[in-house]
Amino acid sequence: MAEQLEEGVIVVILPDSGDKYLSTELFTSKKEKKTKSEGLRFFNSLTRKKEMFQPLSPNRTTFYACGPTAYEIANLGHCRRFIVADLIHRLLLHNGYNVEFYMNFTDLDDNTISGAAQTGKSLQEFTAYYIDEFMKEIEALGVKKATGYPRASDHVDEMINIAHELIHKGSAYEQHGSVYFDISKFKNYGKLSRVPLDKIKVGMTVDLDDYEKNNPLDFTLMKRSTLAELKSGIFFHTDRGNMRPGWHIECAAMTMHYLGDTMDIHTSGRDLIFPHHENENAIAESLTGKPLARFWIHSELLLVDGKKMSHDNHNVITLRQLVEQGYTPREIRFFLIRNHYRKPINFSNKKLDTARASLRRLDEFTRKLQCLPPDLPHPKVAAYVTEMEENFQAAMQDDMNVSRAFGALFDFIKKVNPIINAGQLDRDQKQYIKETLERIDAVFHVLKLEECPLAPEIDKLIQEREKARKEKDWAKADNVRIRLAEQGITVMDTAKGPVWKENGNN
RNA sequence: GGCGGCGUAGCCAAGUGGCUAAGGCAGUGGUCUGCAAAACCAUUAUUCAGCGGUUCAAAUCCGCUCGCCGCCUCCA
Repeated sequence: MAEQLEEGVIVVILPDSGDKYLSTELFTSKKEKKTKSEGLRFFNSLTRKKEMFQPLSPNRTTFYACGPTAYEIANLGHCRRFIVADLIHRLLLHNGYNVEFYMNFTDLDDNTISGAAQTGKSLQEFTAYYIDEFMKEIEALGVKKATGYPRASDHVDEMINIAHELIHKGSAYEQHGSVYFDISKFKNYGKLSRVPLDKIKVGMTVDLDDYEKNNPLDFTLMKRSTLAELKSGIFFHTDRGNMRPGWHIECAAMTMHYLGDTMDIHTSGRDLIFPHHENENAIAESLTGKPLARFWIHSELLLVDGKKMSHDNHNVITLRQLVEQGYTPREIRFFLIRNHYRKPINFSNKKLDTARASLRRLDEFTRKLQCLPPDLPHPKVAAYVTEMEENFQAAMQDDMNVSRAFGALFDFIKKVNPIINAGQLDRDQKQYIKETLERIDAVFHVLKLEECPLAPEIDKLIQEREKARKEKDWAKADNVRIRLAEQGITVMDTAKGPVWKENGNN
């Protein structure tokens, strides 16, 4: 009630001295809602807190994403990781950072070697196919190109050097032709994953028969080449025999090669925190004395019926399968991007259909914005646009709160739809809205913002139908509509004239 | 067993101490329309897994219980 008063005095009688109320909102003027833009904040897995993001170097932001192993076709789990990495990449660019972004391909490991052996192809030939396919899938999903896509097999010399240097530093040891990392020599071991090493189920975790480690938790840096590997030429000479690198050292070597000792952001799936990222960091930090990354950003998993999508669970769905079912990559991107990256997504076709319907609402809006003729100006539109962009920016800067950001977009559409329907947008306002949506879509990359398609022969048919409709020649009008439908065109009559769309062009 | 995460409407989901608990999908009602399709508008949670506690005030903080998921192995 006090809020409603313009002026006057309110006397409040409290049973006690009332001190404890003084700091409450009852006695303070209403604070402004937190819309102020505070800069980018990310949840850092290392500290388990949201932190302000500032790159180490003011004119260079270094960013790395663990890429796929080149022995299978991309599944939706991969796609989610790529898209989260893409969202971070685009958000950094949108906020004015000069980003150097690398994503690797693991083309030299147990899976690729055995895959090549099974198909009778050379390792190079085998992995090249999958790398090529991955690149096509990424492009279809609208993932912005990285600065580079290094392959593990191109950096083996550096891995050998790292292993040797770690032996010299006493952080690693050689045993029966393999090199292992000695975790007892690295006091920060466990800082990222916070796995309590003394309580780990050691007996269950490592196949001790395959290794000759001093401590079961030590991990392999370089693996002694097997007879089969020697026969197929997959081995590398070192002064301690023929070996090949293990997975953890590959990522460490590549990130340091391209991005230096400490990068700004390292991202991947959260299931890789232990042991992969822990080990990657242990290698790098033992070598340089500096942490491998300042920010670790981990995306949550993609589930199917509540279980992680993986080969073990026999529930893998590939991007390709969904495209064959008629979903467009853009719809799949929208489905994967609209959930917060730190929440699991439980996949189902029904949820994909829901995403498709939701995307349709965005598409209807942009289509009408582009294709209906300009009209009179509306006084409040500029304010709505500003409000939307501010809300979008604040939401995305807050650890990529995509739900809130899309909420801002839908709120805006709800306000502007009636304005469009009433024909109250002039040319400049349309242009202003379009430019704002383009800035937002530089981050999401899901909207359809291309110019209203010019198709004279279709427009001609539509004119013909309009003429028939004016003359109330319904048979002729319907006939034209059927002819358009045969060309895959659906006509929608609105109060401001007809709008058409190409079927299936989503 | 250890460590970590999650549980908000029919479904998805934001909100993490104090304004009417965002938004989307589905449903329902309506508007527009020659018809059709689409669209547009309105509407849908006295309550946030359950119980107990802290507080003037709890979805939000604390404790316990229940349910689900991940990692600790291959897979990624």
